[in-house]
Amino acid sequence: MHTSTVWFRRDLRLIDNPAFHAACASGGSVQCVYVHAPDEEGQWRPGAASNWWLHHSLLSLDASLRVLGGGLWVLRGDSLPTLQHLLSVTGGDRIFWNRRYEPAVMARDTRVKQVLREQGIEVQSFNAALIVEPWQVQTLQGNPYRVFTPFWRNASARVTQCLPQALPDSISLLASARIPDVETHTVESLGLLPTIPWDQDFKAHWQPGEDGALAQLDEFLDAAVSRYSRDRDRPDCDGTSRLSPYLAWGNISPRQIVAAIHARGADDPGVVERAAAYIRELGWREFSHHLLYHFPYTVEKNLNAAFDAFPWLEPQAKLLSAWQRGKTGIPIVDAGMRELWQTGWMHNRVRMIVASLLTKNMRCHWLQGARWFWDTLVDADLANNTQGWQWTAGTGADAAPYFRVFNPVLQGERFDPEGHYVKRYVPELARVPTKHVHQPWMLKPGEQESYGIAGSVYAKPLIDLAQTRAEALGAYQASRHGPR
DNA sequence: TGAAATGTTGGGGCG
DNA sequence: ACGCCCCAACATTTC
Repeated sequence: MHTSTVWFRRDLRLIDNPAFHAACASGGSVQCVYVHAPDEEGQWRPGAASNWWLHHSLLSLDASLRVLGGGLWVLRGDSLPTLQHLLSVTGGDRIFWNRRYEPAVMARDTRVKQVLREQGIEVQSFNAALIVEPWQVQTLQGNPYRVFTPFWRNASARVTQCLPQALPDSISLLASARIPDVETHTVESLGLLPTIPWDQDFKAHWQPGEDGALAQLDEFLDAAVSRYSRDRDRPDCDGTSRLSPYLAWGNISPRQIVAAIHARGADDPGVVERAAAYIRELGWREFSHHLLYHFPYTVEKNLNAAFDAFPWLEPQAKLLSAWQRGKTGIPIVDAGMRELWQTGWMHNRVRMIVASLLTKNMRCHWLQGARWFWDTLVDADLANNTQGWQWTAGTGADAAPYFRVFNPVLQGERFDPEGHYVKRYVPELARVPTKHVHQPWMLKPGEQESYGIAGSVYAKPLIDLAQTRAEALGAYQASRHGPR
């Protein structure tokens, strides 16, 4: 009687989970394990918000496994020796997992795979996270893509082939048990939750785990998907999928999402067409993983080396912390940063606006922003985060040119025209009339007084948009032409 | 998946 | 009727 081990990582679901499916299909009993080894992810170990999501996802996975007669084996320690010990104790001779694409994790997985195979253990890895794995598409010259449009022209052909696996027919799970000579762990004992209760709003906004993912997908398909192309840029509307953290943790797969859209299309053919703009966003996620795999150095270095000479400024601690905590005095920027701090998530349009402010007006290195997002986002994903920041900073693939500086006032007026989003997260502005809600500093002093913002940072922002924009463009010019 | 500066055009008021 | 100016509305260029 075989025992097959499934090593769960960022694939915390049971449906359309190829490693779990293969283990169930291989006969014998299935042992589901999570090994907590954050050090192995180096600089990019999960941050505080991610750990919150991870905690609840693990609980949810454990509960689902218990319903099926098993449970999640929770271990802690270096992955290789921990897995070796587990397999030796339980007599397991095959192990399955789903692939990850972060450079540090790939290096670890390669080594784990090699050593276990040398010991005679059957090891198989699978694709659970992507529609197109990074090596499955290339340019006609045989190179990786650096531009989104040709990448997606090629890769999107596979969208129609998305066939997620259902829950396996036959599941025979090993209940989790104490392992000799190993410290006992539960999800709780991993210490993933905050010690001070800053996660109140997180609980109100999110239900981490597979059940939550499926519920969120249903909600998206019932409502926002049909108006996605119109509302996705509107942070004042509930116009996005809000599936990003579920994707980041593998509570759901992109294949499942695409298949669900096509399934709805059987009843309502318009849905597929209206969802095209959303599927394109999934394409950006695929593109990010393609870039991360082929250019792993981009997690800390510019993809475009021409920017290596760019004169980023060392941020003043006060200004950086004002940006982080939403106290710059620029309404839509502060609203976004507070949304992030309070809920672990930020609307994508607003992410671009706050990132433009940091990298262009404040002229901070994009890594400063990437690290903050990494710690505070529940959907922190190394591929998306790296790509997103390099794109906005102008240092990345197919990037916004450096001189494309977002004006937060115009962006606010265009995408939050009534100021509802700004007022939700910046209550100081509650009484400011719509006309001035995105530039309250333009109100006359008497008006600032009567609307309750006199003497506040909203009467005099920490950043002069016009001046810093001009300075940033000057620095860009100077670095392009080199020192004289 | 910009914004601002600069250039062009065309309608309307006016002498 | 005509030229002139103003300026909104676009279009193009530049950063």
